[in-house]
Amino acid sequence: MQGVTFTLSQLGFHVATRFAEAISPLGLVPPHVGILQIVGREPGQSQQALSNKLGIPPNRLVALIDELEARGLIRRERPPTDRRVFALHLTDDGERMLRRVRDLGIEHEAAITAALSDEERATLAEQLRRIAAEQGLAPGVHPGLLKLR
Amino acid sequence: MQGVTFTLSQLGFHVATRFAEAISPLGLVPPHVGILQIVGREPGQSQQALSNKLGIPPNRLVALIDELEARGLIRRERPPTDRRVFALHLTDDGERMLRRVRDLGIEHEAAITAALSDEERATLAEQLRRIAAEQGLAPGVHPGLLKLR
DNA sequence: CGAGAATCGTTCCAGATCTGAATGATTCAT
DNA sequence: ATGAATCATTCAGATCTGGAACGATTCTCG
Repeated sequence: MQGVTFTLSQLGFHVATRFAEAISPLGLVPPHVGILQIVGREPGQSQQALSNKLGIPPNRLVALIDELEARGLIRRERPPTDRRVFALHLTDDGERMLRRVRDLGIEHEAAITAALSDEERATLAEQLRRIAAEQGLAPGVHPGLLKLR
Repeated sequence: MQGVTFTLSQLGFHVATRFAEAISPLGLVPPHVGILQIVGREPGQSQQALSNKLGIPPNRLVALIDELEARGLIRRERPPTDRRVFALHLTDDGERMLRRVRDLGIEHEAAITAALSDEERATLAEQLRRIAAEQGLAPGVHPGLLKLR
């Protein structure tokens, strides 16, 4: 009756919603996680750089980073070389939080794909990645991050 | 690097966005399409029934149906048996519009799954449907319909 | 038959959210 | 050295959202 696309979009939303629920007890929303991930992978970035990579407008990043900073998960640092920007770093608490989030992600992954065998899971992952690549989606960038809460 | 879930959510959003773009020249947004589909499949439904099936709150349906009615695609009819409700029907223009939307959907489907062979497409569809069923998602109901514009 | 509860579509309003332009501090170009 | 550009931030207008409330109608059940 209906093809791949509808189910894809339906499942995508479901998955994102469930993940948002999973991290909610940590007091985080999906954009927070995106920030933690990217800063964790590549510390010292400016908010501008984050804005590009996450597709979140700079003025919204301000509030999100304010929150993470207030909770002691992230640190703003003025580099002496360019005092306009903030270099962002994870605090030790931030690193710990990122690990917890990743663990949740692994559980989440298992819960979502519970209906599949290991083999199926692998081919599914491969096919989805192939589609994503062909559609010009960069890995790690989630354009819809903002719409989820 | 990252598993199924992230790509799933990323692709789901992408697919939904592209579809929204595809129907935009028709002057429709995704919730409009949901309404046309359901009324087309089962005419005479009340707005309340639609609300349940689409997960759109009744007060928002009002505006959406107003728009479709103003464009002559849908018709509100007071059944003599219960004059509280509106029975919804597609007009002839509405039927035509629904056909156009379905054609667009087929094109869209092909564009999204261009990276896959016919076989792959079939197994992908089957696996996604299996996951959706296991996750308790009803076919044809898109809970995130509202977040897209 | 009749009074109160329930249903349906609709309106209204307060709060959240988004967008785009503007600001102040700093750095770059030339 | 002056004007343009960059970065983080703020601000204000517009939009969106969700919940409560409303009027009309129908149902329940004594």
